[in-house]
Amino acid sequence: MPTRDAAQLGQNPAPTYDAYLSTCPARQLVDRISDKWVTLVLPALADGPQRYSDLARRIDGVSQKMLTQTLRTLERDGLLTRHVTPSVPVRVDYELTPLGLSLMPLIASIKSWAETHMDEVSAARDDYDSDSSR
Amino acid sequence: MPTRDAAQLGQNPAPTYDAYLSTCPARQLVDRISDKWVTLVLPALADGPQRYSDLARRIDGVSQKMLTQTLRTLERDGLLTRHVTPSVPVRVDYELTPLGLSLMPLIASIKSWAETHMDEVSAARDDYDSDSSR
DNA sequence: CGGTATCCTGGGAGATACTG
DNA sequence: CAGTATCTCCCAGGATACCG
Repeated sequence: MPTRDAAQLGQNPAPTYDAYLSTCPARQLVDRISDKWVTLVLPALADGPQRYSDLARRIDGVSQKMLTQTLRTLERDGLLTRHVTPSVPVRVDYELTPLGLSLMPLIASIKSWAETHMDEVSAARDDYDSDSSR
Repeated sequence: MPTRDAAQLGQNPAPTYDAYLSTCPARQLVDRISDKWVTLVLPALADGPQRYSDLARRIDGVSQKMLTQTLRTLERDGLLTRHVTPSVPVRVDYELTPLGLSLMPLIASIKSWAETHMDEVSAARDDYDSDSSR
């Protein structure tokens, strides 16, 4: 059967791609999405389309360059779309595609984990740093 | 310890930390774990303790420096432990802590997503690049 | 408003050599 | 085997200025 039965399972068997291999395209994709700004941009689009300025304001400290660059890359990879409203001044909205929507919750869980377990990580760092026998 | 009622829900309410804020410690933590090598190292430890050389072999293309650096950081953050067996030659095993074990599946899902959706991303890129009106 | 274009610098990261 | 130490280079990414 040529249909993908495995797709119904949460855990897919080894596909044609393997990120452990340095030459595999998936390795480069892992590199792209395992990115600080991606981890902030995707969850920021969870509640529907957002204007460029909204994203810039929400994601504190991001430079225009990095925000634009990140959005362009995500657009090229098919994770979000860019809608330009030719008003004056111009208005640009970004929205997750179905593909982006499939990745977003996974990324959001990482961000959420960081926020939830920050205290434990801090404690571990203090513990590590205070051990003189290291 | 204070009782965490919100912990039972999959979606926690805004905690004390907010990665959207550039000054928040969670922002820095997001930066640390949204990392190419972390995304490969954590899933590599999913099946129990692994030797340094096993990790190096499995994660194709990683340099000694980056592997060691990544492992040290993860150890300091309390995500894994380092066990030294003083044999000759020395043997070092790395193992996920409960904290690391709580993050690992989330990271593994990102890696898995990259492998599963590589074709769609490739198609999107071709589509984007072939659009001359861009 | 939502971008480019350009310059510039820190440090991320590979290569290499050495060691307990 | 599992690292550390050093050197070096490259480019990610911030700052700044300008534009449709």
